[in-house]
Parts: sequence; structure tokens; C-alpha cells
Amino acid sequence: MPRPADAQLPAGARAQAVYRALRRAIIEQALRAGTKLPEDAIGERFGVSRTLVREALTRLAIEGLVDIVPNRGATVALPTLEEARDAFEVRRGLERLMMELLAGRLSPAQLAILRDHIAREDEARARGGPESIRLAGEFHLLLAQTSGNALLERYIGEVSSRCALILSVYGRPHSPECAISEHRQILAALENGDAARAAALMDAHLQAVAERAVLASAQAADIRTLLAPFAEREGLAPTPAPGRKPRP
Amino acid sequence: MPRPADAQLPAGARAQAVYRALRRAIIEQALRAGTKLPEDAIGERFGVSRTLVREALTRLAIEGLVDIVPNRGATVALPTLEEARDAFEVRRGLERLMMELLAGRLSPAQLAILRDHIAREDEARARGGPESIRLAGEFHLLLAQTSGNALLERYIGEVSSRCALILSVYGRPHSPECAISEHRQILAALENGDAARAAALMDAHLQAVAERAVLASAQAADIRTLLAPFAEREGLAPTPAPGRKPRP
DNA sequence: GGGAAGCGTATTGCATACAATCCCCGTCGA
DNA sequence: TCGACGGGGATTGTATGCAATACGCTTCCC
Repeated sequence: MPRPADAQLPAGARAQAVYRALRRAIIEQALRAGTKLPEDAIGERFGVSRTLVREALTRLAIEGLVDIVPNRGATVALPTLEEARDAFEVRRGLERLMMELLAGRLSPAQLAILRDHIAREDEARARGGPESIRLAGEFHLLLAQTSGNALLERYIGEVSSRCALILSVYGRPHSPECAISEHRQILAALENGDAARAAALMDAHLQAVAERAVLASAQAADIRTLLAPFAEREGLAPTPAPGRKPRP
Repeated sequence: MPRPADAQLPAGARAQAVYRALRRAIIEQALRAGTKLPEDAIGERFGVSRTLVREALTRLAIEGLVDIVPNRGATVALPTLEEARDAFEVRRGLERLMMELLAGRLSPAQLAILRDHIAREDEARARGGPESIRLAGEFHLLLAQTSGNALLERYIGEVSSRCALILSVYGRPHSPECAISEHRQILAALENGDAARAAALMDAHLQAVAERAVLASAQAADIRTLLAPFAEREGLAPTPAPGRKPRP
């Protein structure tokens, strides 16, 4: 049961609620990269003042999910290819560390939770839809939680969401980003306490995800695809749109 | 030349200025862990409204340099021993990654800058004073900048400042945190392109820093030392202070 | 017809006002 | 003497107002 709609949330929680709502909307691609995020409209929708919306947007900007240009407001971030590379590099470093911390230290209860999550990934994949993307990312976040290192958890969460955004820009639409079998293999290695193998698997896994998406688009000789993020960044639409209608 | 005092900074820059000022004050221990940070007083001192101060404090809270308790305001964070361990763990993961990225890729110009920085560390150490602490941390940040990975740079910066705060709580006062000779060795390994050796050196370096401080205090059987952060966190002073004077 | 300048509107940046909350401290009762 | 209770002051949480800036449109000139 979520919560009575008229109940006031405790102090400071409403800004965070806005933050989480926007964050999730971005990751699930309900708000596509480049979308403008006006403070008024968001505040109106959530029933809060611009102050709280600004706070949420600022946090998202720090995380790299939105771009804020002074006097011009916030938009859903459009990561460059360089930023994409950076994010995956850092992610690999963090997740390898995580494998070291986790290998051989998973309790049966933790194993059960992780296996259950993988099962839900399978379901979501079968059904299709945006949930699949989120769940795949959350597997990594769940591992981070299990590690017991709160800072690592925060960083993994940030970089994961950033990667999700990147995949939404450079990846093929709704393609299965994480091969779920790879998740299973990683979990097995962790269970066996084979830190080196887990790290190697994770490394390969992330490499594969990155390549399936970013490098794929970089290697695609199709100039239109390559230019897409730059065009959208400038607010340019492809030719089939002669006259822009502000709000359909 | 800094800037004419009456010149208005561009939009959005004043909040960042407050953020940087507070951040530096915390790292250099001008604001000790546990110190209260009232919005009014800070805003008055910097000539900005509470709005901007809040923005700065929020950012610092995200970074973990200040704690914000709803309705009770912000204080300079008092990291627990567990948070200290987490921070050093994550830092090791990030800096090992950084070594991989840097090994064998330093240009002569970059090498010169890094060597120059180490020289300045030596000077500051000789003179003593709080600058030494900041410079030691900035060596790592400088390496991150050199890596060309902006995200890594941000994370290393965050975790470094957090570690600096931790050392200010658990470390011996003004002890030389980073052995400068270790910085030299690391740089040499990077120059030679020996990624594995650089990573190992960095690992040992950070391990040493952590042990010189955190573990040292954890092993110290002196209960008073162990309890200090918890006491301060609760606003408790040791016995020699019978009546508290609010503002000397 | 194309481009530059000017105006009006929409939106942001920041400060401030008001309400809510908490803490300190004095008072009261056991 | 100790603890519970409650008022006053200080501080934060949030909304709103005003000024500044940028954008889109019209108009004007070449």
C-alpha cells in the first residue's frame, strides 16, 4: 500500500520523492534524452514548489542524468561518446572491486535473494517492456547492497543509472542489455568463492554490454546514427519533420 | 588576482563558490568534524541568501562531507569507522583502475606537472601546516585529471576529500598522511608503463595510509580515543569541560 | 527574399516571507 | 533531587515574489 495521497511526507522527503520519480522516469526512458525539464511543469505535476524541483534537478545533474545550463534550465542529459566510455570504464573498476568483496561471502539468504532477482529478470524479459532494462541494472545494484559497503552502493547506483541512460541513447531500442545467463554465471562464481573468475566474468559482461551498444553504434558507418545525439543536443530533428508542433 | 569584490559572478557560480569554500574549509580542518553549519551564519558571511547555502550544503551532504538531519540542520560529518573502511575500500578500487588507465601513457608534459607537484608536497611538508594534507590528497586528484576520465576524476575527488575528513577524525593530528616517497615510486612505475607494479604500489600506499590512521586508532586500546567520534557526534565533551560556553 | 534588430513572453536565479519543528531552559509536581 | 511539562527563541522547510536572462516571433531594412 503506497501511502494516503493527502498525507504530508516528513520533512525533506518530498524533494527526494521528486528526485526518485524523475530518476526512474529517465532510466525507464519515459523521459527521453534531451527532453526539456521545466521547473514549473514538474512542480505542478507533483504538487510541490519550484524550490523542491530545483533541488531534485540539482541532484540529478550531479549524478549526470540531467544537464543544467545556467539561465536555460534542465534537460535529460545527452551523454557524449566520451562520457559513455568514461562511465563504462569507471563501472568496470567498481564492479571488479565489488566481486572481490563478495566472492565467497554470500550467505544462503543473500544467494536466494539474488537468484530470485534473476528469475524476475527472466520474467520481465519474456514480457518485454521497459521493466527489463531497470531490472537488469538493479541486479548490479542488488549486488552492491549485498556487499555491505554503502559508498560502493551509491557509486554503483549512480554509474549504473548513467549507463542505462547511455544505452538509451546509443543502444538499440529495448535490446536486452544484460545477458541474463551472464548474471547467472557471475553469481555462481561468487558462490564458489572464485574472486578472480567472478571479476573476469563481470569484466567480460560489462565489456559485452558496452560493445553491444556503444561501440556497435560507433562502428556503424551510418552517419545519421552517429550524429543523432549531437543533433538532438542542438534540438535538430531529422528531415521527415517539416514543421515542429510544440505539443501534439 | 582573484576578482573584484563587487563584481557579480555569473548565474549559478555563487552557490558553487560557497560549496568550494566550505569544502576546502572542511578538508583543511578549519571546520572540524561535528561543527554545526547554520545556514544563516554561513549566508551572512558569504553575502548570499540561505537558498544558495542550502544548495551548497546539499551537495556536500551528497558527497558525505556534511551530515544533514531533517529539521536539525547540517554539521561537518563525523564518519564512523565503518564508513571509513568503506571509503578506503572504494578508493582502492578506483585508484587501481586509475593506474591501469595511466600506466605508460604519461606525456613528458604531464610527467613534469606531476613531478612538480611532488616537489611542492616536499616543501609544504618541510614547512608543516595544513597545506601539506591538502597537497597530498591533490596528488591523487591530479593523477585523476591526467587520466582524462572526467567521471573518475569526480569520484576520486569525492572519495579523497572524504578520506581527508576521516583522517582528520581518526588520524593523528597533522601526521604526514601520504609518504611522499611512495608518490615518487608510483609515478616511476607509471612512467615505466608497469601497470601491475603501479597498481600494487598504489594499493600498498593506500593501505598504509589507512593503517597509519584508522586501524591505528582502532587497535589503540584506549577507550577514550575510540569513543571520541561517537561522543562528539552526540555533542558530548570530555570531563575537563564543566560548563559549556556557547561562543568564546 | 533573406537577414538583422526589437519586443513580448516564458523561464530561470535568487532572495525573502511565512509556517513548522526542534531545542533550550525554566517551572512544577512527585 | 529528579523527572515531566511547557513556553520562548532559534533554525529549518517550503512557497512565493521579483528581477534578470534567453528564446521566439514580428517587423523592418537591404
